[in-house]
Amino acid sequence: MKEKAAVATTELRERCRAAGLSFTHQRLVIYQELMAMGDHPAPEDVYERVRRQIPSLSLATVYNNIKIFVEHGLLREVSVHHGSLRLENNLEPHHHLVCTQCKAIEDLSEDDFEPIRLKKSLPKGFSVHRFTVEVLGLCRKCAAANRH
Amino acid sequence: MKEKAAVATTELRERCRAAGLSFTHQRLVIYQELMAMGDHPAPEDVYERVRRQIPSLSLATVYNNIKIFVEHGLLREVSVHHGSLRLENNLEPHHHLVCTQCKAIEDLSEDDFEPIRLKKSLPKGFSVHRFTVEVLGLCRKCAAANRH
DNA sequence: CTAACTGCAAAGTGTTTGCACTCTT
DNA sequence: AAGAGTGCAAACACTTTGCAGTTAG
Repeated sequence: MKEKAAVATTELRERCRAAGLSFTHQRLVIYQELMAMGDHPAPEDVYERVRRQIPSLSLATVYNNIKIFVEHGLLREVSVHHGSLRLENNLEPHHHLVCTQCKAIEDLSEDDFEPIRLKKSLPKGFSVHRFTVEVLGLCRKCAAANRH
Repeated sequence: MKEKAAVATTELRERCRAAGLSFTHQRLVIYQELMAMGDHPAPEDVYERVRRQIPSLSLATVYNNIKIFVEHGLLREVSVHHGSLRLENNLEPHHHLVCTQCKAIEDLSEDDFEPIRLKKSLPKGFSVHRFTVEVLGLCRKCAAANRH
């Protein structure tokens, strides 16, 4: 996998230049590991792997760079609502309209959508409880606020 | 809205009995406020409102009872992944298969599904960035483990 | 050479826990 | 009464921040 590393290097170097970021060794290794991990890692998981290559690396640096990568669109957060528990009193099947800026959540009724249908089968042994659709974007207020 | 409170009281009393939980004043007020808040509140939001009725109430009691309510299915968490940031390196549109027990996330390709289509229009002014479907359930391992 | 980045430790959040006291059953 | 729940403070886990020293451009 020599090539993969070379590709990641070129890729990150380019992306850093475009974003006005310095290209550092730490940043490269964090990026490489992140891109190689397919399982939606938490910062600690990344830290653990990067450490094996740069034992002196600090967890804060991992957090800093993850944040920077997310801000510059090299990476995304799985959930808009990590950080604080949000509660749901509506136990009926339904979906969500989520504002990625103010984090507001609005319910969408199940029959606002055409039925969600799988074309292929899911991995063997997975037992499905429910489906939920998240419609992500900006609510009216935030969209307006962003137009200064 | 006198009736609504009475309904909630009866409802919670019944549910507590069924679950073997004590029925307390604090628990009732927390439950009532939770059920009255349509906007997917965080524990702090609930605390703030319950406090107006029971100034001596502790935030820990709110957390405790929310946890108990979730465990007994009176309430649900919006996201399985609050608590720790989880990262996504796949920026292509795709969906997720999520194990609610071990929190594992697997990607599902966009074309594993029939196209997601809205029947009705969304609230005025909401600007959509993307849709994502979460298929929630138990992965093979967790499903097996649960069968003792 | 300057601005940006790193490492460390300290400070911040959000959440849980241990314990003495009180209330429900 | 006995067990469950409450309030408080301390403990925890996860994340951010301030600062002195280092490195990239």
